[in-house]
Amino acid sequence: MKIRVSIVEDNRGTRESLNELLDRAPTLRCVGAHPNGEEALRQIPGEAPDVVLMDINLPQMNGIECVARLKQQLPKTQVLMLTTYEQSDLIFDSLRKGASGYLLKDMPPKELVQAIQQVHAGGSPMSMQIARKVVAHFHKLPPKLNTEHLTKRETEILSLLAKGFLYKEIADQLGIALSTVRAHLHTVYEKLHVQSRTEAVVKFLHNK
Amino acid sequence: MKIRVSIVEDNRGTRESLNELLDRAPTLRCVGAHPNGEEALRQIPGEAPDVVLMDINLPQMNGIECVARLKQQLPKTQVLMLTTYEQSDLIFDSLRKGASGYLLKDMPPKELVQAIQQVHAGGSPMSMQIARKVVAHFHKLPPKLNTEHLTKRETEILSLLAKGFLYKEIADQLGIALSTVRAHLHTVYEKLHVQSRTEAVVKFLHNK
DNA sequence: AAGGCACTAGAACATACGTTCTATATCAGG
DNA sequence: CCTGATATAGAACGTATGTTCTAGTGCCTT
Repeated sequence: MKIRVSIVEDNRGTRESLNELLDRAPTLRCVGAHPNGEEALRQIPGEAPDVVLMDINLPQMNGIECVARLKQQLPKTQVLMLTTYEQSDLIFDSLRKGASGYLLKDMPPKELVQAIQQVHAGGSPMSMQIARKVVAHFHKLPPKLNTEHLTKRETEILSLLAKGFLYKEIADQLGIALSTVRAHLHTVYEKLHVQSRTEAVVKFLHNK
Repeated sequence: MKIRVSIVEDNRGTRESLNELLDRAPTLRCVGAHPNGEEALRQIPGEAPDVVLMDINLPQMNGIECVARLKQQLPKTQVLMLTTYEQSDLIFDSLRKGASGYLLKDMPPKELVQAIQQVHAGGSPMSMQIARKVVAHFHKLPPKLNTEHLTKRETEILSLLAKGFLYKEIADQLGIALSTVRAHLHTVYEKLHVQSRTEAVVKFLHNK
């Protein structure tokens, strides 16, 4: 059984050369090629592809929006995003909307075919530069979280606060007085250099 | 110039076979091998490795903690985590602490050597199963964000709210009355099914 | 023309939040 | 044993937040 692949790419030259490339691969079969997101959304459900190659840069509806809608209709279809390096900041949006892999357009044909097979097998092929960005995204998170100076109890109360509980509810859950909750949070606010519940929660959620 | 590699791995057999494997590769040189995190932290700074292979499962101090400390001392050193599939949930913690790649232990020797070269070149090698987990992590995020029903103005006000501004400050910034801000937020709270500023902010930050 | 919706606004009221004080109990460490 | 840090708590006070009303303005659609 060949893997059924559909293409969404606005540039005609690129689209046709992708088409040829796919059909030359013995394990693949190109079942469709679309110049924009609107047509893709109409046609692709009928093509029943296993994998969709999606250009991130489309004329009207962009590739990310297109992925989102496509995955709603066909959750099992795997989507591979194609992009240039300059646009690679859109990785995270695409992944959130349901893309399974992310490749640079200048990828060698052989590797592209491999990547399609990989994604069909449940993997998540990523170009080296893309993987680096993803990893960097995780590195960013800890700009030395200030929460280190917080005591156990303070952290506990702060985390309840961040779940939206009222002071009173926190007091009840922990079996302490309302005034105690106020006292703890007062010191928490001092330590975090904030002066309201919301600011504290924002900091807490950002650095968790 | 050979790439200098150091190993942290508690199992003696694994450690020694890794050591041999690395030294057989013409482009690599193994400059150290450590059975636990404590010794690794003492010795590695003197070895000046380019890349550290770190077992995630160490006797006392675990591999993640070890990465965190190591990266504090040697931010330029790249760390590759080694793990079994069962432990792969620890990916995110490791990446957050500064690991640059994440490999399964059953990886073929040749690919391991390639991965070391890749990470030294600034890439982020990940085993296919690991990459899948990372992508799945992003897929999780959008449990249908309710913010779709919010109008432009409501979204605008909500985002200011999430930055910690007071109602009054929001009103001033937008040049509208305090009561108008209250009115908008009242409908926002209804639409998001929350009844307080904090809950709204939490939802907003989570679904952004 | 009429109705719906987004945006605006004011008033009155209740409750949640945050500050400032003071005060006690416990515990680890010098 | 004294000290500092932590956890606890009460009182009093002012401000922020949220609810419930009512109501005018534009804009879009039917």
